[in-house]
Amino acid sequence: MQRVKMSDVAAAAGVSTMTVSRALRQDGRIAPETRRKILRVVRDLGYVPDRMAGSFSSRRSGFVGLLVPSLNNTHFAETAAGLQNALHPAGLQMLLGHTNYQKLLAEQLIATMLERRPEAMVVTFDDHTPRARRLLIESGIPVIEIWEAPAKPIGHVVGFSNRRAAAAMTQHLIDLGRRRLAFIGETDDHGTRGAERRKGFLDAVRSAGLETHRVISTAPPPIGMMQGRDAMTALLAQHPDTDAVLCVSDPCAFGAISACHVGRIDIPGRIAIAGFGNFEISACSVPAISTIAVSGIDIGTAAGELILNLLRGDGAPASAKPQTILIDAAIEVRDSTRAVRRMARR
Amino acid sequence: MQRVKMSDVAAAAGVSTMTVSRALRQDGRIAPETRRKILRVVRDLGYVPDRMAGSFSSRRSGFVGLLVPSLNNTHFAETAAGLQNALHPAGLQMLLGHTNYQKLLAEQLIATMLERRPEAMVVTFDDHTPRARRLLIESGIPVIEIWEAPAKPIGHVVGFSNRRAAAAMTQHLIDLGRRRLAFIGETDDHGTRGAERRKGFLDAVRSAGLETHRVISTAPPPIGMMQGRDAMTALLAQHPDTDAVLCVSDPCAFGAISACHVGRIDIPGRIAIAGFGNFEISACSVPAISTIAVSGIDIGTAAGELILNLLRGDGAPASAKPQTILIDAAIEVRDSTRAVRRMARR
DNA sequence: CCGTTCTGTGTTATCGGTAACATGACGATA
DNA sequence: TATCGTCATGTTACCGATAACACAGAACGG
Repeated sequence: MQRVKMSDVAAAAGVSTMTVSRALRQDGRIAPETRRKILRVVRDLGYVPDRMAGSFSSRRSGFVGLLVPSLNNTHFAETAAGLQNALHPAGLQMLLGHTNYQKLLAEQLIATMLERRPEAMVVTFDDHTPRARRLLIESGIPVIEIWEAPAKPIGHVVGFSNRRAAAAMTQHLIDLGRRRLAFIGETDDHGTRGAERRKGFLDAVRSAGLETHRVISTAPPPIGMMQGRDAMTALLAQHPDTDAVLCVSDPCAFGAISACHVGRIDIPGRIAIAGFGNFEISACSVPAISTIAVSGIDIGTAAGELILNLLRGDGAPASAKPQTILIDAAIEVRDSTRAVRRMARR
Repeated sequence: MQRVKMSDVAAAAGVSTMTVSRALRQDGRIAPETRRKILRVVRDLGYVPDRMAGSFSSRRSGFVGLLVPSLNNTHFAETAAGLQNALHPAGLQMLLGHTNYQKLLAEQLIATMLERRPEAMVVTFDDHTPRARRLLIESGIPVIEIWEAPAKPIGHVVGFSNRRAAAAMTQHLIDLGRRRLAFIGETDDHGTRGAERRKGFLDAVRSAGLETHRVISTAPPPIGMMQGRDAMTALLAQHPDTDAVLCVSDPCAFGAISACHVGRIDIPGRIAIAGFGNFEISACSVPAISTIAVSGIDIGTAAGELILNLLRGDGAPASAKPQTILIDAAIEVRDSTRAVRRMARR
């Protein structure tokens, strides 16, 4: 099956390939009638342009790389969706990679993506390997870190301070009158968002002069509902007097709540539980889970729009001074941390 | 910033570009010493091959396209993960697109992807537009439909019968002694997996001679927990005597359960509830939700391996006769549909 | 010892578009 | 009418790699 190529279209339409090329890219400067004729031939022949060749020739790949730890996480799925939504109308395509939270795989994926000469790279904040960082910097394209506003960013940033957000939520628990606070998070999370959240928890607990030893690290990321449930069970065994828990994510918090259901522990009566991320489950759980609302869509969209701006202002986009776009991360108080009205047992 | 190209490496190593090309692709036939020297130069110069040019020249893009309705759905996220895991070691990259359940966007994305000359396309079963189908067929590359085994497949298939699976689960509810069965699903779902599941429900209900009017169609896909909750509330109002509900997905079933929690309705005592898909929530919910277990990872992996086989046996892969790989979809019985032991109220 | 095969490497010709410049026809202007 | 600018289109020269073939020297067999 021999593919139709542009020169076939040109021949059939009785014009040069250049005219076809221009007609297909609404490059102005084409007689309307010529364009119509060409488009008709394109349709009749079923011509599908070879973007590979086009990108090669124009030295514009039309790709943007996106690297996330996992797709099976609403946050990153939404980010990818938001990014695609922003890029697609501009004719840019997304190259997606997921690292499974493995730094070496991340490095490989970055290298592989760069071989496609993307016009920008979007990477989730993480403790990247030195080579990964070097590859990104030396690529000469805009690099955008997302989901955290790091102290030493590689380039541009679209994110927020996980640490401050977690501290604010912890303060909310303290304001509720709770004094024996716990944190449920991950092991092996150096340089990740989860670690920042734990730091934020400790910040708030320390500055309130409370105990800091109720920190459970349950498993390497990603941790989900089951890990949350197990961690809560462990927490109840080790520190039965705990009266509030901040979980590293909503699914984890939901698991913690379900452990409490099983153990017939009143929430928020005896223990207040908060999550992070405003996942669907947090609104639909009974009780509904207080959380930090961050929109993955917004992050993806903002990253996409930043890229479009950087590429439009074509004066050496890479050298444009790094921008930091802060995304809103607000506390959403729900029943799992409401001041107790009814049923203040024990 | 002038990018290092292969000829720079060749010059620095004192060989021809062809030798560099071969060295980088372990193409055999290179003196070990020459290869070492070249690899050293590559490292020193920070050379990143231009795969765009390479693909162009070799007429092998190294891409596989994947089209899913949504990423924010564990099933498809896992599928993408499984596919990437299978393809990455073989040097293939995934081009991902999500359609937001819009057929026209799907068509556009297919057209856009085909411009990159992917070596295979993986598309989620759906009621694709005629042009989309035509584009896929005329592309001349292997096309794999996933997540359903359709009556008239486009090409290869990696899936299962949603209809039969849903019928089996419905039969399970009937075997439990339930007689007033309801289904909660989507509107506007023509030609989708959700519609197949509803058909399966109706198949089983009809052949048991039971009533078929308790079918709630709540909203266009995707429906989630909130829609499940609302639909259950509506169902309880319209048909308060319902004694079993099959939901189109687990999140939907969880929402239904939470509506019952609020209404203090015993599950499974008064109403048995089943979901579909074995999402994380189904195992962690209280009560745990009976479901159909299908592994998105398996589907993605199987599709990836099928592609690798088709591409390896390079004897005109497209013309190889279409294969259908059936994926396991088994009933997983949990507490939400267990025979009632205690608390048989009313 | 010479023909043959094998190994490692080089040469040449693209792959299918697009950038940059060139060109001819035509209308406006002085 | 001569000059110029504009518009629509054509020509030429690549983009950076690889396929296909060519070729010299070493290894090998009889």
